Amino acid sequence: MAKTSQAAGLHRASLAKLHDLDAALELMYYGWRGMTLEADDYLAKQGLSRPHHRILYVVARRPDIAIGALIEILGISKQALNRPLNLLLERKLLTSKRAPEQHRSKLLRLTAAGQRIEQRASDHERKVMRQAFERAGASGTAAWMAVMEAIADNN
Amino acid sequence: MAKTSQAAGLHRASLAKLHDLDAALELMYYGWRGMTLEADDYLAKQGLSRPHHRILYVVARRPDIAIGALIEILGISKQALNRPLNLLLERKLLTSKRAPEQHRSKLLRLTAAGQRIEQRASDHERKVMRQAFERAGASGTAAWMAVMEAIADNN
DNA sequence: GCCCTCATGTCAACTATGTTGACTTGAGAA
DNA sequence: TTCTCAAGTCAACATAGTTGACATGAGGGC
Repeated sequence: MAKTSQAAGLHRASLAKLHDLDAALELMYYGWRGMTLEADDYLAKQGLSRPHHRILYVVARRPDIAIGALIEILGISKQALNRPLNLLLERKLLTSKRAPEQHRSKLLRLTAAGQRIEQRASDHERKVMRQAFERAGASGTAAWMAVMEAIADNN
Repeated sequence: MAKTSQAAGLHRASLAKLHDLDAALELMYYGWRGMTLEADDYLAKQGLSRPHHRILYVVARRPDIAIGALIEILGISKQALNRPLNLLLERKLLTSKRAPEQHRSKLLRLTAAGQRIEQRASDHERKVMRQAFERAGASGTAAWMAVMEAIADNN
């Protein structure tokens, strides 16, 4: 969990471009870095990290989600989910309860504390995006979204 | 190393949007995924992965780079660099030789085989970007770049 | 020649995030 | 009662990173 925000590799390296699209590859890399850097710092201060945030993010947007559905969305195994999920339950950032009729599955929900942390972490990321979109204007933002959708839906 | 390209979590999850910028956060996540998916599959078939590709990518663009400079650019410790770098040397995808006058540092260079693998892996990524840019046109591409630069340079 | 610095290399111990496989538990349904 | 299914748990492993400590080998200063 990066303490060393000033450490090497955090400035964008200036590499010769072998292909005209190399700049785009590097922008994807450094863009992800730029968006997540402050959020990860905040999470580290809470003793949490990106996998915890991903869980909180999804549960915030799918209250009463079952564990199996969460595994599906996150794309990890239940064993990999186990540790971070239990930590969030122990910390009382999440609650789990049996469904009223469907007792086979457990339903997850954020507590007030969990909502606060999820919101603050995501706010760091949204702040970065908001500033970039403000500079780009509405049409630039729409263009960015269109390009990103094409990239995301490639597979 | 993801074999299961059809596995869970690889389709974009449809989550309720709590904030208007949530779509942007998810596009960054799935965008990175979409760009790297095929390249990572290709690399896995070669017995390599993302860190190896990052080394090959940088050395391709900075022939005769010293180890210390590589560490700087990658932003990892020399101990972390050690394993993937030695694998690439053993596989003869990289060569290292002493500098003619500055014997203290070793200079890294890609072999022909290393160049081929670097190029093919990066080609998978560039292909995704090219297709997205073709749909967006020149002005959409420029707008995307401007937004990504603002995000990347946030820190 | 002797020592200091500096780049590199290596060993150990640790953390975090993921994997597969095997097994248990507990609730509902046939 | 038995079968199924969601969830939980344990072990072993792989990968990618961290710090700390120490070794090696080349140049430079004196």
